[in-house]
Amino acid sequence: MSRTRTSIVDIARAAGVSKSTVSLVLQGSPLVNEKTREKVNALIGDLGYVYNRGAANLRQAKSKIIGIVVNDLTNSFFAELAVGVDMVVQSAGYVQFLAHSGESVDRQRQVIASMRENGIAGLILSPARGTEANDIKPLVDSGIPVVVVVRNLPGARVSALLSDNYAGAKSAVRHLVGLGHRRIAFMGGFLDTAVSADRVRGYRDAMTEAGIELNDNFIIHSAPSRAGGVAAVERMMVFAERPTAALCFNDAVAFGVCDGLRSNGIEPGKGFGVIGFDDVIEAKTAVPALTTVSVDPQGMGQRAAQLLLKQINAGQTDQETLVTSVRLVVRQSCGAPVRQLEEMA
Amino acid sequence: MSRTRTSIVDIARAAGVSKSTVSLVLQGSPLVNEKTREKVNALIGDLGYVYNRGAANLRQAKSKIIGIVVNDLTNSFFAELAVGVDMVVQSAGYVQFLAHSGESVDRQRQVIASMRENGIAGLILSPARGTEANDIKPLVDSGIPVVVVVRNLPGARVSALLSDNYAGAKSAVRHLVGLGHRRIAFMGGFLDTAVSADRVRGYRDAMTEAGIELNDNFIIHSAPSRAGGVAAVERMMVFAERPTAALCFNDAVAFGVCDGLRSNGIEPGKGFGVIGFDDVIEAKTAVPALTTVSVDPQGMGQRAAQLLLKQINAGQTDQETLVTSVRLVVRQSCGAPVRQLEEMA
DNA sequence: CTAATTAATTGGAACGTTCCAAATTAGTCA
DNA sequence: TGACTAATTTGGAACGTTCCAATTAATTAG
Repeated sequence: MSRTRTSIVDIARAAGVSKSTVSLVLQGSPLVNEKTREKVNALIGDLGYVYNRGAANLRQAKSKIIGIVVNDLTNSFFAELAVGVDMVVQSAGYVQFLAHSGESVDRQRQVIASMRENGIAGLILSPARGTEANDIKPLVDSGIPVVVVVRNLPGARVSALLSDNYAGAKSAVRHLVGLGHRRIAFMGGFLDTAVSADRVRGYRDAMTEAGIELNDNFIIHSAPSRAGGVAAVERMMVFAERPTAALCFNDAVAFGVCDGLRSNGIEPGKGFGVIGFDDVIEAKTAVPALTTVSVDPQGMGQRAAQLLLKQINAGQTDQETLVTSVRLVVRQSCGAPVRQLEEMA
Repeated sequence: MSRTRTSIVDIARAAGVSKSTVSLVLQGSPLVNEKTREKVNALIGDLGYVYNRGAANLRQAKSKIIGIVVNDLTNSFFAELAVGVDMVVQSAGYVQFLAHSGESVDRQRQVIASMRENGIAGLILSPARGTEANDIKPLVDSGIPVVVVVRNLPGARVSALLSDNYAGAKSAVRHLVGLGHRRIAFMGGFLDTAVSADRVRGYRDAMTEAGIELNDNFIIHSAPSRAGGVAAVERMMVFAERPTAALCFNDAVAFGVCDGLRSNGIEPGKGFGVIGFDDVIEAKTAVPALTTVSVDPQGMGQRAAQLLLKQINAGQTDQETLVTSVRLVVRQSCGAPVRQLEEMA
C-alpha cells in the first residue's frame, strides 16, 4: 500500500543516524554501538522495512541465489533431488531458483539465460536429453560455478556428481543370477543418455561374467516411465522363451513392469523377479516392496548443493567429478527369500 | 573470468553511442534508428553482455520473478502443480522462485521473507499445515499479490484457487453406491486440514443421502501417503464386518490401499472397490487403473499462475476465490463394468 | 533558404545498497 | 588538562539500469 517501500535511509532518518550506520547494523557488524543497534533494529520492525537484496547485489556482485534446473520435476527422483538441494541451500542462507526444462534443450537454454540475468551465484543442472557442453559454455566462461548432476556433460568444464550406474546394474544382475535366474531382461530407457548406456553396459558385463549368453531381444527399450514399463512387459509377453526376471532402467519403469506382469496374471516377486533403480520413496512401501539400486536422490541433491556452495565460497572453479557409489537394497520384488540380506537403514 | 561484468556503458562506448540509446535498444523501443539498433545488437552478442535484471528492478520497482512455495514437493500432486505454474510463468517472461516448506510453518515464513527480499512480483502459496492468515499478512499488506492454492487460508485478504472437494467426494461415494456397495469406508488423511474435512463431509453427506447409516469406524485416519494407505487397510482387516469399498483421501493413499489389500489376498477392483482423489499421472497407468476424482494439478497450477499474473498486471488486488469443479474419472479400481462411463480425455 | 516538424540521441538524476576514507566522539593515561 | 588511542559514525562515490527533459540531427513545408 505504501507509495514507496521504506528504505535504509528512512530508518536512518527515523533513528537520527546515517544510512551507513544502518547498513552496518544490517550486516551485524561489531563496529556499531549496542544502543544504536537496538534502536535501529526496533525501527526496522516498526516501519516494516524489508531488505533489498537486489540493490545490495548491485554493489557487491555476489548474490545469494542459486539456480537449479531439472529435466523432469514430475519424476519423483528429480523432485526429491530438488528437495535435497533446497535443504542445504536454504540453511546456508541462499534461496533457490528452480526451473523445469521438460527435457527441452531450448527451454533449458532460456531458463539458464534468465537465471543469469537474475544474477545467480551458481547453478545445479540436471541436463535435458541432448544437452551439449556448448549450451552452458557462456555461463561457465563467465566464472559462475556449475555442478552437473545425474547426467554427465562430457567436455564441459564443470563439476559433476554422478552415481555409479555401471556398478549398480552389475550388482543387481549378479544378485538375480545368484537367485538362480538365467534369462534376465533389461527393461526401459533409451540409449540416448549416458545413464542408460552405463546401466545397460553393467547389465551386459554382469551377464557375460556369469557365463550367460547375451540375447539382444532381452534388452527392451521403452519410455523411462511407468507407462514404459507396462509397454515393455507387453512386448516381452510375445516371446517364445520369456525372461524370468528383469532389471529395470529406473523405479518408475519397475513399477510399470509390476503392473504389466499382474495384468498378465504373473505376480511380481513370485513368478518373476523385478529390480528397479534409484530407490524413490515409494519403493519401500510398494507391494511387493521393490528391490532396487539405491541412489538416494535427496542425498545426492544435498551433496550437489554442498559441492556448489564450496565452489562459490572458494572462488576458484576447479572442477571435480564425483561418482557416488550405490548399493542394492533387497526387498521383495526380486523374489529373494526374506531372511536374506535385510535392508539396513 | 572477466574482471568485471560488461555493462550497458561498455557496449555504449564500443558502439560510439550513449548508454541511454543502448537501454532503448534493450527494451525494443521504436525510437531508435534501425542502423544503430543493429550495431548495438551485434556488439551485445560479441561482448557477451548479459542484462542485469537486478539493476533494472532497482530503478523500476517491478520484478519479473514470481515465487511459489509448496508444502511438499515430494508428493507428485504438488510437483505437477509446480510444473503447471512454471509453464505459464515462463512463457509470460517471468521466472519462478520455488521453495518447499515441508509442512513447516517456520520454514515457510523464512522462505517467504527471503523471497520478499529478493523482490518477487507475486506469490503462489500452497500453505503448510497450520498456516494462519497472519503469517502472510505483512506480505499482502505491502501490496504484493498472493494466490493461495489447494488449501484455503480463511481471513487472509488473498485470492484462492481451490477444488470442490466436497462435491468430488460426494460423487465418488454415489458412484460406489450405484455399484451396489453399502459398507463404504473413507481412508487416509487427518482432520487437520480443510481439504480433509471437506472430503469427509462429502463422504458423510452422500452416505446419509443414500440412506446408509454412518459407521464411524469406517472413517480410518492415517498419513496421507502410500504408507498411510497400507496402514489403513491393516486397521480395517480386524473389523468383524468389513467394508467392501473405500474412498481414499488422495491417490497416494489409494495406491497404498491397493498394496495393502493385495498383501491380504484381496484384489483391488475385484473384491474391493477403491477410489482415489487428485488424478496424478500414475493413476491412469497403474494396474488396476485407478478410479479417482480428477483435480488436474497441472491445470490448477496454470490457472493459479494466470490469476496471479492478471493481478500483477492489473495492479489492483481485488481478491477472488475460485472453486474449480472436479470430475470422477472411472477406471478399473472401483470395479465398475468397463463398458460404463469410459474416460473422455 | 528558413522555419517548423519529426526522428534520434543524450546527459544526468534516481533507485537502495555497500564500501572507503575521513571525521567525530569517547576513553585513557600521564 | 592535553595528547593519544580506541570506538563509533558518517558523507560521498560506486554498482547497472531506467526515466525525463533537453539537445541535436534529419526531414519537410513554405
